[in-house]
Amino acid sequence: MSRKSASARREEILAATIDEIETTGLRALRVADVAARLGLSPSLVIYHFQTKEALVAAAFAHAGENDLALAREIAGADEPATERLTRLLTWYLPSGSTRSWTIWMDAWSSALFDEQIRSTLTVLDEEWHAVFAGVIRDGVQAGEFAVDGGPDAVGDDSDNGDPVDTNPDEAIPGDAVAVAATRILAFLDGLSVRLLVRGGEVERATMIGWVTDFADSLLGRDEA
Amino acid sequence: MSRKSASARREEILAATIDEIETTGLRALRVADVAARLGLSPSLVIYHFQTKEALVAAAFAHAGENDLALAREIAGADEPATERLTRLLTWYLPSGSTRSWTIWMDAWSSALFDEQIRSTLTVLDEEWHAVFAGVIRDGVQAGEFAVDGGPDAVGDDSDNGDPVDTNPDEAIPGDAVAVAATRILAFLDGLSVRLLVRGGEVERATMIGWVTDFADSLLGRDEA
DNA sequence: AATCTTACTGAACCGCGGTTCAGTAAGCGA
DNA sequence: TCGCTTACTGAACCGCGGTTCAGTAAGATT
Repeated sequence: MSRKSASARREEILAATIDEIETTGLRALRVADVAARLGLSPSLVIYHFQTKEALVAAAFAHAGENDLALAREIAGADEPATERLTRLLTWYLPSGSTRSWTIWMDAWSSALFDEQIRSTLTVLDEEWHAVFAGVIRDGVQAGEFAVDGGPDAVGDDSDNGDPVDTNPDEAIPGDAVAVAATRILAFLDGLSVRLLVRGGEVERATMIGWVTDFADSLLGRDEA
Repeated sequence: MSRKSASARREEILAATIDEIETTGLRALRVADVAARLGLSPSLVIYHFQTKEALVAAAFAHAGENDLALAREIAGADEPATERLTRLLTWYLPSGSTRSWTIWMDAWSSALFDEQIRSTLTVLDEEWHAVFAGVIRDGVQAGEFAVDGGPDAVGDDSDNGDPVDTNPDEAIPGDAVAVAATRILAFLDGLSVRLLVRGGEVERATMIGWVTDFADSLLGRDEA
């Protein structure tokens, strides 16, 4: 019966929702279960979020910000960029521990038919991109990485309306750092899906090696 | 009122189900809609497949086999391996045309909590892997590619129980060809997700360039 | 033509679960 | 102490949609 402030309760409910999606999947998500997890009535959940749909959308955003906060912590550490990058790569891939991952499979499929969620994911992705790009840029300035515009665009040198972009934080091809970050993130996502869907077919440790190689080749560090 | 053989009707229904999932998403899939799409009664759908769940599982398998059939066609063409590989890469990435893609977002998220679907996806993935590995192996034998065991595993040279595997069709690290195929597939999946979820943030053509570069570096072809 | 199999329908069933709403009480300010 | 705001509940509502089932007729088989 303990009354809490609206914001505190909302946060509780969001956390419970994320846990629920994480363990049973979005498909099986019921507001009643979320409420039961906190010993509350289903009506309260609807009271704070007006609809289940809104609850889910908020939960995705909340989960995303949680992960980002940890990522920024790693990215902002007082260490050489090489090490920070490695730690980011390692932490990004799904493991038993920290980062919730299965929720993003649901988020992706939801985003395809829900404009709200799509834009949420877009924002989150841009922030992720900024985190990676920041570390890479640090490494370039420290002389750890050598990023050349190299073999970026292969076949589409024709119709790029704005060849140069002034803002280095956005995922615009043309900025070599940004491109490297995007490619690394894509590879990470692809590997993560495999890890989740195909179980232990390929060892997580092996995958970490693969991304590291990939990053090395993109960032001009000699492999092997 | 036209009666059809059970197998023909089943196939029709599966195709309709795939279309429906593709356009409205698994979340919103209703058996009534599938039936309506063919001008049939919902009961008939349940008559052929006993449950909606089974229908969806069958639809995933069917969609997967469709895509694979086309992939095998490309892979088996009478062309140099380099060209076949490029065409595979290009065709794999989601585009307006052929290959259905959004359905796989739903398939992935479903697989996380459905053993049946998970094993279906596992089988499909193994077949995809075999297709890519086959083309790569052709290229190696023809001298187009130079695959060395190179920088495969970076940090886990310690605990590989079975260092050598005899079957070259499986995704076992240790076989350099198989490893290359797995890495390429992972990158393709990651790029595809971005293309679908983030819309036209990065051009499809640009991504094709990225995968090509990646494949080139894995297959020992000099870039740029 | 008679019969048997089987694809197919219509209508009803029914449980599930999100949402509503009238009412309760906990905290807080005066 | 009174009263006002507001977090919170319980029960009922209700529409949606998967599934059931008894019945129909199309096509094959003889």
